[in-house]
Amino acid sequence: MNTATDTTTAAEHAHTTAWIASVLRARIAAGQLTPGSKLSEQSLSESLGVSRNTLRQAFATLAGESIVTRIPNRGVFVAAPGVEEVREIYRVRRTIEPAAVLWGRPTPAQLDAMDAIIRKARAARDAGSVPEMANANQAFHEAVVSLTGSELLRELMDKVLAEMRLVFHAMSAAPDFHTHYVDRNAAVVEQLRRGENERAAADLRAYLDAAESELLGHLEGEAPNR
Amino acid sequence: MNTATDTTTAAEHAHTTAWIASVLRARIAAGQLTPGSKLSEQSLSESLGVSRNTLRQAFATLAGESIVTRIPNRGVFVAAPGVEEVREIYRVRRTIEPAAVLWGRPTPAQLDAMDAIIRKARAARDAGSVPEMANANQAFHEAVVSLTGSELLRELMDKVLAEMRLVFHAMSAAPDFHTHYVDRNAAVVEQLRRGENERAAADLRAYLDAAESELLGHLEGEAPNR
DNA sequence: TGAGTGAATATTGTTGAACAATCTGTGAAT
DNA sequence: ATTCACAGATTGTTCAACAATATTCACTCA
Repeated sequence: MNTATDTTTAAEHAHTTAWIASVLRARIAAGQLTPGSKLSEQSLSESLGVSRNTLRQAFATLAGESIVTRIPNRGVFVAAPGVEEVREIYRVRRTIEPAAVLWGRPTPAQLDAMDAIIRKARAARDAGSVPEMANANQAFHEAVVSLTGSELLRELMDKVLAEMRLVFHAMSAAPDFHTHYVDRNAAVVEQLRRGENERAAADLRAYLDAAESELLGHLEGEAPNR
Repeated sequence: MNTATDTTTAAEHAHTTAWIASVLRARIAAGQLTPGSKLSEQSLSESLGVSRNTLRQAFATLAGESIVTRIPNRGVFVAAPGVEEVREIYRVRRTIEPAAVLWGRPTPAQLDAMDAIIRKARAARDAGSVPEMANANQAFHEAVVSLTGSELLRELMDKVLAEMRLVFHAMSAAPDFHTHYVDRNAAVVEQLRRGENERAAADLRAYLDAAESELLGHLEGEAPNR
């Protein structure tokens, strides 16, 4: 049950290039390819059994998703988000997410889905499973953005959340970052159910501010440079 | 700038693929390549003087920007936004733009820049220059999104505005769509200057609703199918 | 010893040709 | 007229090569 970004999925050898792109995406998301590491065209094309040309095309796709950075004549590297990138991530989230809860009109089905996500998050917290909690948290924020009904905004949120995962992978020891926020997520849903959209938006903004500060604190302490 | 079709022996080694991508982008934006038209790999690679392989890579980039759609084994076509795409465009704008004015803290410089844009729009309207008005309108909404300080959101807005231009190109006779909205833009800036952010956000949302309705009306009347 | 220099090497960027897979359109047979 | 098959055209992918740029490393000279 991966919630990785799915584009044109399934269909095995439909397009080799899309297949390769998804393989690389999965490996990066799984932390198998650590941020900053170089992706050599020759070795990768050999190990994946594809031409250097199609691999290159897959690189173009991944670069468009900004989970890989391309330096001319130097090669492509797994994106290594730093302090500035984290700030940018939260600039986006602080704009989109509160707007979604402020002006969104949640259907009962959407509210129930969010409640289900909250339950899963609580179960993961009680079980002490950090990856499960990370997944649930990501699902929650995707559900929030889905309130806008916009596919483009959902894609942007996907991109941003993928970058978030890279940030966590870049930190040597990932703390239980999400523990504090499970209940705040639940509070937002409760306010939405009561129709207190303005309150929910304000709380969500404060919540995001706190999360950014905490994350930046960890990041500064762990890896000041690079 | 140059619209020369021949790249005989000039302009090499400046990242051919990016160059080709920008050339195609410019031609599409200029309406030289109309929405729905097919981009043949063979003829384009010949006329542009590049390999079919690098052209293909440029296609991957443009597809990532969704100004071109790729149909497997059929080819790539200039995106032809329809009714559903217009609705999606306004879902995005109705989320991002009001959020930017509601939670943004405009600097005096930003306000002055917006005033300058308004002046340009008024001059264009008085001169009856539709393209100038379109440019000014686009600049205004980019300035609005810039209030968030986010580069990613600005890029998304760019993408959306590029799609808007395709919509206009798809309409046989583009009416003076922007005429009505120059003063409403000015009103938003005025409210921002007075610190009435909530009012500005509400007005902007109503404004976007009206624009969407008008555009959809034109679109239904002009080209009902594909 | 250490810093600067320059050739040797490796990697990326681009090309052209080739072949497989798929789609399109035409014509023949029923 | 409908269906089927076959040839033609276009896209998807691979391979081998070369040009351009980066990196490495040995070497000279203070």
